[in-house]
Amino acid sequence: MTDPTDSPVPPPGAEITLRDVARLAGVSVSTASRVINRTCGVSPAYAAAVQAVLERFSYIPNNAARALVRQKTRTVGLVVPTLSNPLFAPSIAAIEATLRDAGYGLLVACSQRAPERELEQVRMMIERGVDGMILTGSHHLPATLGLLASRGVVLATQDDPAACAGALSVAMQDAAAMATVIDALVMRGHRTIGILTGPVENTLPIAERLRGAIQRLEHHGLPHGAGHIMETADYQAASSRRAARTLLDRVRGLTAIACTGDILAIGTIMECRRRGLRIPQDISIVGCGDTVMSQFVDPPLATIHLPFGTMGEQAARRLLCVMAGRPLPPTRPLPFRLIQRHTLNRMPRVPPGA
Amino acid sequence: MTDPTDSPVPPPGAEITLRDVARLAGVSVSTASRVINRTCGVSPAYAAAVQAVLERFSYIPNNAARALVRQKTRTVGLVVPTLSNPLFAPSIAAIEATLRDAGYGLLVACSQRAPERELEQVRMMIERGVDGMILTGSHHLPATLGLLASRGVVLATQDDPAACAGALSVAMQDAAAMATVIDALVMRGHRTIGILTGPVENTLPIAERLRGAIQRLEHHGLPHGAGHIMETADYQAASSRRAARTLLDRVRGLTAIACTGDILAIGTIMECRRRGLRIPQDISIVGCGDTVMSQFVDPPLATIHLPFGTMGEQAARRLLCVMAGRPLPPTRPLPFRLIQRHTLNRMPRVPPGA
DNA sequence: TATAAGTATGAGAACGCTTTCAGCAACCCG
DNA sequence: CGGGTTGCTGAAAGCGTTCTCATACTTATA
Repeated sequence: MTDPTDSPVPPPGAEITLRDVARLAGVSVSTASRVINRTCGVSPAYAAAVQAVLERFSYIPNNAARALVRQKTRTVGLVVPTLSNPLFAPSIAAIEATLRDAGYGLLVACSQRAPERELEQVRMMIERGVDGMILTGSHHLPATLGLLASRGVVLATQDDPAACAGALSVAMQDAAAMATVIDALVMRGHRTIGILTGPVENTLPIAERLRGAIQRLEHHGLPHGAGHIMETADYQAASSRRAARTLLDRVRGLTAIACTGDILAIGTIMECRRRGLRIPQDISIVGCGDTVMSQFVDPPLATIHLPFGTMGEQAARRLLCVMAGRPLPPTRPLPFRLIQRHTLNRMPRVPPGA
Repeated sequence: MTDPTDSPVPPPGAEITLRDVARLAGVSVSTASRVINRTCGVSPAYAAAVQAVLERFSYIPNNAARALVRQKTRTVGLVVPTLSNPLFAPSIAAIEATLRDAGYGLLVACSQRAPERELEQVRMMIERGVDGMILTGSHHLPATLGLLASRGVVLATQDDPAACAGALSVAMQDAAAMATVIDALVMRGHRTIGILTGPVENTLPIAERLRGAIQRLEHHGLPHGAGHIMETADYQAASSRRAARTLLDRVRGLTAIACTGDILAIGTIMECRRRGLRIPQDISIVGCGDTVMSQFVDPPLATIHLPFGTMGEQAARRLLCVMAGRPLPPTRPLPFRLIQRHTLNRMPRVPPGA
């Protein structure tokens, strides 16, 4: 009690540790720990004393020490292909919110669509002891998956239509979404429909969207050959404009263009405008994704709303379930719906090309 | 050497620890540690042996244990006001890339513009032992700053024109940017210029932009009273359209509208279109920010490019400097420039309102 | 009143790593 | 050839927690 190191106030620079708390409250470290973790069996008097010290010094537990003994960090890792493109922004936001509500921290990295980089980042995250990981997309190195499995890290994937992780995989109904676009056009009388798609290779969701569109055109007995389909080189506005031009030149009597992405649709709108085609009187244009941009284009773009926020939330929620040992709720397909803005109309009586 | 626990291969479920590595390589834990950390003074033979085991079992160090003794986690925290809005996406991407290159992990959270929430998240990050933090914006609770300071966490702020953290604060030249917009319009002959701004309260950058615009109008001896300025209720497209309508109704002979944000400019374009005003022949519209949207609007929006990516990168870079004890490079103002797209033109001879 | 059962408490080991310190060669110089 | 220097190595002490176990103290039961 007369120990000179036994000062009532901890030195200002150093952080207050559990031992300090215990000493200040006049209990043992074990008891202090029990109060913090709400483990039963602490007398009210001691509990109150510890609680008071906790608040007075705003004690923050050291997660590293905790992690060391518990082998859990209450942190999960997320790797997305890109951060600068706003596509995944709602998904990231939802994941962050869901995890935060559950007391988890979120470590974020960006793979720039390079699986090797993704592996490196997964290593980094395992090093930091993540309890779970969310991977985005469908292109992962076997080594990545193996590493995760060997370290006992729970893995969830999002936006991977191939569903490599089984029950913990949540993806859009990309094919069905584009089938809905085709149906909406056919229902409005369109018979000559062009398809504009982004680069299909290495992006399964886009490939799925294309597949869904083609299949549905076939189902309706409409032309769906290579002549009616145009693939852009990338997602720049200029490329999609160029592709739209080719498509409009190539297919006579085109009254509608279905695009597998909103940016492509925006490029198409621009090109149609340039040609003096009125939208939607002369030609209908439908996108897919409902990204922020689509409501700001002129005219506002009809598109399929894909619930990226819900996707992220579900991925996080299911991950939390598994980490907590709770049973997984049944998988339900992510809903999507057609947003009727101003670029979708009945087929004109006289096709502009005729 | 005949100890039964001394198996050459670690049990499959458990992770391989430094002790395992040492045992497998036939050296002490200290030596193995020295090899991993490239501390000098290990004989080549031993170094090679350890290296081999490291690779063979793909050893990943446990950062929690490391953090415990080093008091450093090589992780930094980032709090942004919003993730779903793509505004900060380039900044986050740049921060992530910069930190990753330096071997740092990034913990992300979103305050939803609520300072109390920000405090809570800073607590969470301190708990996880971040070495540094990047806070966004200018509204922080004193408790937040105090907490960070008392725990010795290095703090950098971004997008805070009030520069509360001194040398570690990197912000845009918002006022100067809008002054440039006014200059560009004046130089093209415009004399009756309207200003459309977002809600000024609680968003210092927007307030700064407005201030810059007003000051510059005054400098040129042009009208800059409340009648020429319109503040929207929020950042929805509909609100900015409504505000643009009021402004156009109120000010006769308006030939240009300067907006403190791109979304506002987009709403203005829509409203002008609806009235049959030709852009840019009848009216010029200039935005600020150069967000992804602005290049996809029709006509493509003239705006000020604000380097959000650079801002994030600089914040991260400066933070790294301080954490590494390196001297800070001199602060240089973030560059900005006018992007001349299609909505900026000379003043029409006959103003459309006349 | 003595014993069993139960409850609150604290001592101390462990978690996986870094780092100080001491030990032990081998070497150089006088 | 001895004492000092140098360079590599391993033992061991923490880092801040959690958690098991043993201990002391209550209370209920015989």
